[in-house]
Amino acid sequence: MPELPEVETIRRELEREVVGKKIKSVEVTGKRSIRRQTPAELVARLEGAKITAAQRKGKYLLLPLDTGDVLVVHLRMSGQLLRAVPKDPVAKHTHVTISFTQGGQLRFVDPRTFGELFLATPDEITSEIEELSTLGVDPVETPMSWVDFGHLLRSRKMKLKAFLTDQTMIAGIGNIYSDEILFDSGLRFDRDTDSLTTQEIRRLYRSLVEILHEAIKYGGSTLSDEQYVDLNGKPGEYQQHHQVYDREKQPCRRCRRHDIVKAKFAGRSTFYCEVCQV
DNA sequence: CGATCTACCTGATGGC
DNA sequence: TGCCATCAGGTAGATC
Repeated sequence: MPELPEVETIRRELEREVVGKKIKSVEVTGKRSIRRQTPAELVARLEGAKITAAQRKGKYLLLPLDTGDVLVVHLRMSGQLLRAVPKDPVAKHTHVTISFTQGGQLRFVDPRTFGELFLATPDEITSEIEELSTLGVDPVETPMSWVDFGHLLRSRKMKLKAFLTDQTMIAGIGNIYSDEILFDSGLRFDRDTDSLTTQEIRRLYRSLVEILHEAIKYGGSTLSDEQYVDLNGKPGEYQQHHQVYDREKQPCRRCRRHDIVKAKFAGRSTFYCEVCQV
């Protein structure tokens, strides 16, 4: 499922593939993907516009246009952005097709239809749209010192996994990477944020940054359902490096003595090693 | 305030 | 084989 590393992988490809291109036409075939304006309004505001940059904040993709609008894309769980040419067969669940005057298309495919596209002005993004304006710091885009991270961590008492996946605290971490970060730092998901020693805070922050960068290096994680693929339909490779996620009953790669345990936390699967994480 | 649950949705999988 | 239940996960909103 797309979290920060997957979205960043797509962002880098968008930077190469669509920045500088002019939108010739837009076709909206699945109405659930356009929720914040009418499809007709979105199409009207997109056609003729040129994409000037490809940015990311947390799990949001931001494509500023030369019209002053920003095309915002959130893939949620199963959304995909795919590069295509008009003659390519149309995949099931293709909801939006953007065609460029220079040739080529960008298609939005989303089986579970949780993902969305919408247009917003920079002002709306920074002050009006709740989820975007309250988004926390993006740890890859805007690195902070571990001391600042510690202040943030102690600012509210909550369980570590809830903290890591809270988008208003840190933007971009979801279920997979929170488990991997916690394993790497040797901390349990249910530790309280106010219980960490200085050394543990440092370790957690170092793991957080390292795991995200490693995952980006390998193009993100594609699980067995193959929901995440990049712009060219290619899966990521970081799942081969997962230490705990989706490894229930398999031996821990660090201690080699205990099997990875699967638990439920806040309604989500949580994987960890009972020996290596304290 | 925090913690937990549910809705949203489709496709894959497992049990009987 | 076929049918039904369950699970997956990001986020908002409801509830305790």
